Amino acid sequence: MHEHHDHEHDHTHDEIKEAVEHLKSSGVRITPQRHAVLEYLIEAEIHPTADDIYKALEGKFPNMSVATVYNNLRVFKDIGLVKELTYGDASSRFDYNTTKHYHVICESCGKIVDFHYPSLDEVEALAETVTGFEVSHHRMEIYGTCPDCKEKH
Amino acid sequence: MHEHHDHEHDHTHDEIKEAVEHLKSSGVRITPQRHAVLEYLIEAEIHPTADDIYKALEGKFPNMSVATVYNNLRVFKDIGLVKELTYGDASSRFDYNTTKHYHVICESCGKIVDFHYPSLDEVEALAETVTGFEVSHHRMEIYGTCPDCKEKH
DNA sequence: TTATTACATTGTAATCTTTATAATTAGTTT
DNA sequence: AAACTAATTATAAAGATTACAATGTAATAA
Ligand SMILES: [Mn+2]
Ligand SMILES: [Mn+2]
Ligand SMILES: [Zn+2]
Ligand SMILES: [Zn+2]
Repeated sequence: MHEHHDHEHDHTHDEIKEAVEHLKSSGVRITPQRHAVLEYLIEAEIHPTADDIYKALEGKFPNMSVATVYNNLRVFKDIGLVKELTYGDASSRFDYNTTKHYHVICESCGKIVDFHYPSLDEVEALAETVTGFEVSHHRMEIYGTCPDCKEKH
Repeated sequence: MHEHHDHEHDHTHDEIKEAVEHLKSSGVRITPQRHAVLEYLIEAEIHPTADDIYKALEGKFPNMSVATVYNNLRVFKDIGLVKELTYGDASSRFDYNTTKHYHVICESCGKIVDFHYPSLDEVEALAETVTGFEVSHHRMEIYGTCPDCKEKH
């Protein structure tokens, strides 16, 4: 487990550098708060909410405003660094944008797991011909019960 | 256009009766407000928000509370009469539950159009084997620009 | 029919997430 | 270092939904 984490940390190090370059080349300033939000997003495996991020960083930045988190998430979204995942009642979740993938969501504990599957191009194509829309993208999620929650009945 | 509407009204008449039976057999009382919300949902073609319904009925029920609309929508949802469609920032939309179908959404004007396509069972099956989840259902929507909005550039 | 009971509606307050605003702070460029 | 501009902060405001308590009404029993 430790090894796993260390290995991941090495990996994210590159991703952070890459993301910072992306920000710089988009004319976005690198501030300590912004860097921390970005870093947390890249290292997090939980598809965090804005409040998750806010709480995770309040130790390091006791004066940081929740508006800063939202502002930065919007900036990251605008330049394509992160994707916003919106669900029913609860708050949005944010996903650092690596490769395209879908999500499987546990209805019992709320866990969100990545799920790789070829893009549903046929569905998009048919929708175009049937509805006359010019299709730009689609969204799909799968809901169910995760292994942990199945065990606990 | 008139003929079209009259024809549809005949059709919805049966659906309303059917839905009322469903409510009765579920032990849910039929009140005038509840009936009006149900009727509006069945006749509406726009996947209305709670506020759409509230506004549409305020002529007939000047004293109706917005809480009543929400309460009834919850009741309808609980017994499976309607489905709640949740999108990002905006408010939920409600769909009278006829047959299973997907939706195509215009990113320009917000229009939501029904789209019939065979259920993505293969995707669900693969998700089960890959993630170990017990899958219950999925959701999919397609986004793009509707014909009307394409015309207006 | 009347009384009882449980459910539904109403009006309003509260909650929760997200955005707007204005003042202050801090990167960046010259 | 000075000037310029963007980012942060604190707080207020907005918008959607839910909670709550009082009142009203449909269903059922007496
Ligand atoms: Mn993901
Ligand atoms: Mn529909
Ligand atoms: Zn779970
Ligand atoms: Zn449109």
